Amino acid sequence: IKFLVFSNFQYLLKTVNAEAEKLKQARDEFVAQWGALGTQWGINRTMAQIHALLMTAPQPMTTDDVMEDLEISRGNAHTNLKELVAWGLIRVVVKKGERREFFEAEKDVWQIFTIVARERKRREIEPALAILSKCAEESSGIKSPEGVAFYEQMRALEDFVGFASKMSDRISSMKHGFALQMAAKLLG
Amino acid sequence: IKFLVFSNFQYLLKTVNAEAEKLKQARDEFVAQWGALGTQWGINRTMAQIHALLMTAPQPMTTDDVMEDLEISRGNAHTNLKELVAWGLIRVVVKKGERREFFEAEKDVWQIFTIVARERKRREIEPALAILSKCAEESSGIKSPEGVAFYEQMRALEDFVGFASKMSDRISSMKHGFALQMAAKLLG
DNA sequence: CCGATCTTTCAGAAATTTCTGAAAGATCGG
DNA sequence: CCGATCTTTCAGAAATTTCTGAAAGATCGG
Repeated sequence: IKFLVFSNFQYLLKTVNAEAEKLKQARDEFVAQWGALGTQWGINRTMAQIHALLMTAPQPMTTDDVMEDLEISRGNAHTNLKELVAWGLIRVVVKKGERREFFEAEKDVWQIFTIVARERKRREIEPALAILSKCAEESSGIKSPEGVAFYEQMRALEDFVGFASKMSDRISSMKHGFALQMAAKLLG
Repeated sequence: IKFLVFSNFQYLLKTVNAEAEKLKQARDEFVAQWGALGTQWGINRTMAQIHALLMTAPQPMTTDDVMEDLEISRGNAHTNLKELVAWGLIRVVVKKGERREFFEAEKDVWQIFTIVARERKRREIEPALAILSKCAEESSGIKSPEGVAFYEQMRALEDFVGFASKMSDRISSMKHGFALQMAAKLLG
């Protein structure tokens, strides 16, 4: 009986280790791939990787943890952590009895979505609107057919982008549940 | 009387020239700024500039026209024109009696939007979904609390991204008018 | 105030992306 | 088939972005 218990215990240990290994692999893959994807999104690779790492971290992590895990320099880790904090995708956590800062990711998908939507709007929609309305204004008095066509093209773009901007605000300000309901209607 | 007519004619010429000048300036600004914006969108500057140029061109343009206007090399112009054609944002136009290819932009804002949405989905949403479902699957059997948390996080992200993907399809496949109607409801 | 520990900054290096210009390839009329 | 004209490709250059590692700065307990 002693032997059996021992053997079972060993088996359990093995299983646990194998599972831990599998999890580590899956997580590493997620971090690496998410980082690669970041470049497509116009976000830098490291920033996306850190975000992925923290989103799947069971505990808040320090700058050194991140450095070690992703094998990146302190400067790089620091800059991107702060950038993520600025976006609002991660938070600084202070632990009592600890001098170091810990970082923790926002894990709620709806929150993540609204943050990314807000940031994209700021970087992509708003500057576009500014350009369009300026160009529309500058060309508004021109009488030649080309001038009128240009003015109208600017206006059409401006209207559309402005409209997209409003939509984005509306959707972002919804509660998760409501957005889903809305969508169900739209998809149903 | 002769003098007056002549004088009026001169005045008219001046006005027309001044207007043409103003239009040229507005258009140049649009092209330059739109290009700068392109980088934010993860599209290269030249591609965005060419698109802006063609969107505001009264006539289809040749590769040489584009080269001259934007002061870029033939290779650069060619590559980006073809890329825009691949996206579907511009079309090749053949003129009878002309060997050269002319390019013409899609000017309908709703069309532009659906094309960009489709491309973004392909580059941003679909790879994300692939990663998420792979990682979810790989971690589905793991029993440890960390494993379960990881699996659930992957699933939550997968569901959300999948949902966004479906929404994007739905909206893109709407007719312009219907989308507007829909939006009016949402915004009203 | 001092040393220890942690955070921040930034000049130059490395990596990545984009562009040039020339050469090769395609297609046309004659 | 030939020369003229236009398109395509691509190696290396240039521009841009990202990263490193070290130095400077901040904050704490004692």
